[in-house]
Amino acid sequence: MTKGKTRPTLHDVARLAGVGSTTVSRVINGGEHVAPEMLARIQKVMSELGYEPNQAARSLKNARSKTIGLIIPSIVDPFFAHFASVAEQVAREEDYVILLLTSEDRAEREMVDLKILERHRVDGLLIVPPRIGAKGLVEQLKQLAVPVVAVDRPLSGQTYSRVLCDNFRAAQMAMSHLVEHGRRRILVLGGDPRLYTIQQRVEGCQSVIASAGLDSMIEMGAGDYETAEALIAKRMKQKGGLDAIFGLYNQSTIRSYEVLQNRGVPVPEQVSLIGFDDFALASTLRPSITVVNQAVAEMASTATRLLLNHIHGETTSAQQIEIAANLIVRQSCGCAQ
Amino acid sequence: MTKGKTRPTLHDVARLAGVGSTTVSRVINGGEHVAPEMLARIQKVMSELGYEPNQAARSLKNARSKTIGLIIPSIVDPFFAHFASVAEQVAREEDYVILLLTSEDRAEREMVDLKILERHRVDGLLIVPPRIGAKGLVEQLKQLAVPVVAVDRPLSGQTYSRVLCDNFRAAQMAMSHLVEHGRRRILVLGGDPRLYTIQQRVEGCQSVIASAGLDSMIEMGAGDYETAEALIAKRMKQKGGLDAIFGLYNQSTIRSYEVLQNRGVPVPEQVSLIGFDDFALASTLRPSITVVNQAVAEMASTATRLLLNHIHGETTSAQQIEIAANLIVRQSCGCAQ
DNA sequence: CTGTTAGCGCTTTCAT
DNA sequence: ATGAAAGCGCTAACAG
Repeated sequence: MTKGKTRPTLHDVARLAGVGSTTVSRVINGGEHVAPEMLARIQKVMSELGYEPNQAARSLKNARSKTIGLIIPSIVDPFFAHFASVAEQVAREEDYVILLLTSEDRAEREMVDLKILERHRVDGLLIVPPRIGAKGLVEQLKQLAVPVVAVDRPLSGQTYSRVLCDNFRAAQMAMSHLVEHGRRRILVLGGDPRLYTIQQRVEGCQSVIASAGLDSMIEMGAGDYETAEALIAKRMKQKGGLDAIFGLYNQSTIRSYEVLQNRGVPVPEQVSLIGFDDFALASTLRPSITVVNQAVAEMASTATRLLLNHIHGETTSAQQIEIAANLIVRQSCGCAQ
Repeated sequence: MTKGKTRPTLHDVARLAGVGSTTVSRVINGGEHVAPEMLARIQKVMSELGYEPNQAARSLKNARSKTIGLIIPSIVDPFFAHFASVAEQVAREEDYVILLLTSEDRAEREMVDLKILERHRVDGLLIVPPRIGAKGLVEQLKQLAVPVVAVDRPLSGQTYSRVLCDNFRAAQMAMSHLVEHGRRRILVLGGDPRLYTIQQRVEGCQSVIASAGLDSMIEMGAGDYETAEALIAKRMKQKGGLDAIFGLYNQSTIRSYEVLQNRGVPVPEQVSLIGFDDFALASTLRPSITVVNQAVAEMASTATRLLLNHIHGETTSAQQIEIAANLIVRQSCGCAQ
């Protein structure tokens, strides 16, 4: 393990260049008010020495760590992975680095995460809060004392900026689309009812159910095959049966798809299917799956830029931004054959 | 944006507790050699103040940032996402935090990434190197002067530890399995031939082809549908046709699956299919896909622990670890119906 | 345009 | 068992 001797410091550079440390400091901070030849000389010494400023020292002095914390439930979930990816790109444009912490949607974990970020004195925080009303969380956030942007799900109160998907409209969009296909027996399936996103989606569904005068068929929590199977079977046996399914999140969509396939139900001829959230193989499956697609990249860049603005003091009031979703029409809804 | 006043320092704690700063320092470092009552008193003050030590100051003093860098091609790729997830878990067990940087497999990006990590004085680095021979990279790594563990693909030379999948054997395993099913016209499909992993897999295939006396049918780069379609069509038209496909990476497996499906080729009756790397819907597709599964979690925890050992000076020589893959048997190979 | 100097918050001898 | 003081590498007045 290559153990270099101690790394060169700013003073080393100064000494070798025969100048004061202030001048070197000026150079690494943009080189204002430094004579051109001097600048060149110093830069030469810096690269010869392989000098890189010590961020710890700068943080201590500037009270800015050039890091932002990112707390997400899981990095394995494609939605959050995509989010993290874009956030990282945007952050690095301004020389910020991401401290990644996953919470697994567990409050205790999140508490620990926050302590860690506190110690590292992150300049700001992007967080996907677990539950809505998390009391202790907001407390601790206050203590963190840095700008915070809540993503995907809001934090209670209007203290913090939030960047959300317009789940309500997105759900309406999907339901309306099914209605336009003449579907009236639409099973809305799945999701953790404690999640804000799911609640919003359900409300969106209900609004369409009400205005179109449909029978309300909403079932929660169909993440595993057996549950989905049971729920779908139950509804199919009812009088009137079923002519469409709207999966409220990836897992329920995929499970529904499997169930329909295994029961030999022709999709979309007999039952239409639309899912919430795009996923890698949605276009590969036969029939391909029509989905409501959240603009993840836009959410991520918006949230990150907003956070950076807060950090720079350019935006001081809490913003509330909703990003619209769009429908990706494929075969399972009945549009194509 | 909750703007707290400046955060309490160790001195604040000391003053309020009426003790010297050394004692407080002892407390946050485990509380050795501190009288029990004193310890309790100080801890009380700390929690009242909401004190958290400033990592920047500690880094400066200890020459340890408690951060490790993670450079991966992309966090959106499920394989790397899973890797990052496990690495984060393991790192946090020892109070280390992950600085996440994505390289997109571009060498320039990687150079910049390294400079960033240098500034932040990471204590160690987990890296998935882009190309094998990357000259400048190794140079810069030397300058980083911290322990490095290469993952998934090796770095040239034996300076750095590496944790790899045993791609050679894994490929052999898949090929042998197909041979056991009586398949002899096996198309090996896809992948970037410049990648170490792909090269190893190809060699594994070749060894089985040679020992089993099969016709060699190896085609590179089938990440898009059209290419896969063309390559498969070509082989099917040849005399002898095709009785199996081994996809060397996710994309080529999925594309092959699509092509077979669209051409109405019965899988596995006429053509068997095995893929390299498991993926989310491999078990959902009909037929479900048999795959060679890399032990990502094991690779990640092994690599991270090894890195931590290097950091702690417990392991000083470069290790070379290969982790075995396993076959997940599903329907597409012909085992089940 | 350039240098001197005093800390930022913490750890660490070395005394006591 | 506890404290005083020096210094980690950098920046920001303030002089010159």
